[in-house]
Amino acid sequence: MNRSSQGIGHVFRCQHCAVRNLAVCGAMSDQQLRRLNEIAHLRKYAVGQTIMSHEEPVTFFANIISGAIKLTKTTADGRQQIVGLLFPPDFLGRAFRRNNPYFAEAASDVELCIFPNEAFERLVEAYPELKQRLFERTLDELDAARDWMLLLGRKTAAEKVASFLLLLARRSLITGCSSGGDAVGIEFNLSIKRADMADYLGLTVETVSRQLTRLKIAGIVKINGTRRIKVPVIRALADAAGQEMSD
Amino acid sequence: MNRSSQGIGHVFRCQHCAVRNLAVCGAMSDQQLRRLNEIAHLRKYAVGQTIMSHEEPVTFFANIISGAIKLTKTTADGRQQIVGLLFPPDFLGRAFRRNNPYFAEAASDVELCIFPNEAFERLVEAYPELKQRLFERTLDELDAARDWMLLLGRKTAAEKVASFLLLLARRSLITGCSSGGDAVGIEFNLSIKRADMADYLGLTVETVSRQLTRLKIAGIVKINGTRRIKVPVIRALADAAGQEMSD
DNA sequence: CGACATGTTGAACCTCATCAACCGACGTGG
DNA sequence: CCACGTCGGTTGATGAGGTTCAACATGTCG
Repeated sequence: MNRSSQGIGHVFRCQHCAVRNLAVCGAMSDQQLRRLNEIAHLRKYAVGQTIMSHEEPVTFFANIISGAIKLTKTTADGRQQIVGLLFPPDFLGRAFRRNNPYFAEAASDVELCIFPNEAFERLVEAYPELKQRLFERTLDELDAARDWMLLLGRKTAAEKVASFLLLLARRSLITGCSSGGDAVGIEFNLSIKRADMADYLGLTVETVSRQLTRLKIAGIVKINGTRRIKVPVIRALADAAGQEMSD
Repeated sequence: MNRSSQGIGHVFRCQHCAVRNLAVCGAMSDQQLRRLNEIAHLRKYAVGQTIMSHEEPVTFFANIISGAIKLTKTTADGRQQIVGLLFPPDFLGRAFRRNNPYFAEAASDVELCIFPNEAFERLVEAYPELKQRLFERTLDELDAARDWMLLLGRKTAAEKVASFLLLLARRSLITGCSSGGDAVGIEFNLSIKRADMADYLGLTVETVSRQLTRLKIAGIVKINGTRRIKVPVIRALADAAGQEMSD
């Protein structure tokens, strides 16, 4: 089965939601949360599945419960760029926009908390706090996009890869409870494949792979298998992300 | 004199403002416009002047009346990327954000319609339409930033320069009353210098210059002096930019 | 185990950055 | 008025960083 869908209701309560206080729902009262709960349902997508497409109308908004979603844009001749990479507790959807210029695909297996269009938009109009929260999310996304513009336009391949790992490392500190301070270092999973990293960084898979081994050889990261990353000293990674690496 | 400042009041009325119905003010009633008018004043900046900096708190919002403003980010070792290029009737400022991670500089001589922080934010809270308008602006900026990510990450130098000219060409159709249909072609001024184009496109000035002459030789654009551009056939420029017209 | 996707490594090539010289426009001071 | 420096822009020569193409290695899942 590729896609599963289930109501939330008794099965799932926002109060127990893993991403509740980080997500857009964070600002809402219990009363409002109950309303939100009523219109929501869970849905799973397998890696590679299309979640939204610019070719068909978007019918829902969603909170990401687990997994990663990539938003992409593509040139006429097929070159692809990831313009947004969404992790829990990010929000998927464009309030106040009928069109959707992006293509959203599951970059890993994904669980979403789905809100159907009309019902959600009624809630947005009813609850200014929710609207405000969406606004702030959009501002965050804008800041992130502009950070990435600096990376895409001006950073070297080595800096790009380091920056991406740094992004994941920092993110893992926020989302998962941190396993300790700087002493232990940070460990996390690369939830996406090399090809996606390349599309996010404006590189090729080969270059990504080479830069990863360079970082490994330099001792800045340890790589277990292909997906498990450990960063002993965040500071070293941050240096590699910001300026030219000394060979 | 580097900076001039004057009240608006009798001198300047929103009703006569060149950018009024395109700007954020467009959604507002006469009554609301009067309130906005009361808190606004004009200010001019010469090319090269700093308008906002991440080093000092931002004290105002502004509509751009004329000229161009570049928002930039810079790496530790001085590489610069323009992450936003603002023309009339764009809006400058970050509602609901105390910090300002960008550096805003006049890319040409600029006229701004300034709204002091507190007064403007009171109006935003009082007039939901205004807040809504700001939200939509932010969504537009996000879309623009993501378009640019595709350009920065995946387009060739030739496509980048063509895309930029196309952007200006389309913009000139919206802002200035178009001088005619496709028959005549489009003519406009490059309001910024080559170095700024390079910083916007993630290139060097030399590459920008070379690609411009390539476009000139190919007959896709005519260049008069260094700043005056004429595009006989938009379609040809769009092809060179590597995108379909419809978008 | 076999098959297919994912990831790594090597070698040749090419686009674009770098360095340098030059041009024209402009403003300033002698 | 011209000499001079500065700034913006163009053009040329050269080389490095990253892509491309190809082969191989490692997973991963039936």
